[in-house]
Amino acid sequence: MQRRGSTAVESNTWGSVRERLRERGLRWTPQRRNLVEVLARTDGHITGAELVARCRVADSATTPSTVYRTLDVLEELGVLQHCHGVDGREEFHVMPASEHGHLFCKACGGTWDIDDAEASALLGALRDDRDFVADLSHLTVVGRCRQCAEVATRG
Amino acid sequence: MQRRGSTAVESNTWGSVRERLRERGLRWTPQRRNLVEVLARTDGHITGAELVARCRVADSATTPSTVYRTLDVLEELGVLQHCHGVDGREEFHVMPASEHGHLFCKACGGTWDIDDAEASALLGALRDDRDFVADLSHLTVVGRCRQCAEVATRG
DNA sequence: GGGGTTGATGCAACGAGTTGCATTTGCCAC
DNA sequence: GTGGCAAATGCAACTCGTTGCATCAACCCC
Repeated sequence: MQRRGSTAVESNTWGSVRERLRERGLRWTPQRRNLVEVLARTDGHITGAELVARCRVADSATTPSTVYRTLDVLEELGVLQHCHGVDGREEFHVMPASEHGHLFCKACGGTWDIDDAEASALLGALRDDRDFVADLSHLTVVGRCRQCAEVATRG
Repeated sequence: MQRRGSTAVESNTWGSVRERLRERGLRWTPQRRNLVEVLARTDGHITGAELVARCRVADSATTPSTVYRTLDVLEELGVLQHCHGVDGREEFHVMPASEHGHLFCKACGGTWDIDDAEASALLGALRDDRDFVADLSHLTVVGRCRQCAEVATRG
């Protein structure tokens, strides 16, 4: 994993969510506030179900549909991004410092970030050869990390 | 999309499924036979739900749990591979001629295959720099294809 | 501060996929 | 052909996430 979480920047961004919603004619509700507070305390990756659970701690009446709909809105605002983990479950990246993809080890379950520089080899090739503009934030590369590759001869 | 479906090879492979199950002490049941027949008629990618639906055509008593469990077994046998599409839904690749990844255009929904040669830039870099052995069959690159990139200035 | 517009909520039902468990049945040995 | 063991099935219940719709309430205007 790489470094994450510059609290000063994050608190500014979360504080501005309300205004950014209003600019678009959207509303600031207790439920949204609750979710944003949970997100502000969250570092890195988290699943939708886990977010629902954490919202319920502060407000036991939290319903999944509201949380997921709000997450959609927040993604449009750019304060988070979703992708699908290896098991197909939704995963949210809170306030990505920069666009990045992921490495997932199917043996140990570990994850690592891939940044633009590392991915540029593939992404550049696709752009040049295919005119395909890839979205790094949706990229998850599944495989085996060094340690797990050493342990297992195969399978 | 690239060329697919060499019927001679496929019929041999499907024909051998029964024996390959028996070799492992697994059983050949009417339900499995039904699923294998559906798969033998299937070209390329298909979702789990669609497979359940097609199995029900021949056998209306088909239950999802049996289909999904059999798909797991067939994946272990190597006659198919699953991955997760952009929406997180399961997708199965029937009898991949070779290991390949995918390109998905989030604008038009089109998909294209990426073969080993194309992916080698990224996969090779990950192997060299990180000792991470990537699994091409699980690689889906999301982005925008040439036509959709041209149409949209942004967003 | 009060009213109206319309965006947001909560509910209920749904779809995809998974899992535990009792029952069935394929397959091997005799 | 028969019996027994273990694999496979089907059911029911569950999780995660989505959607349609009636109701509620944030926000803007006066």
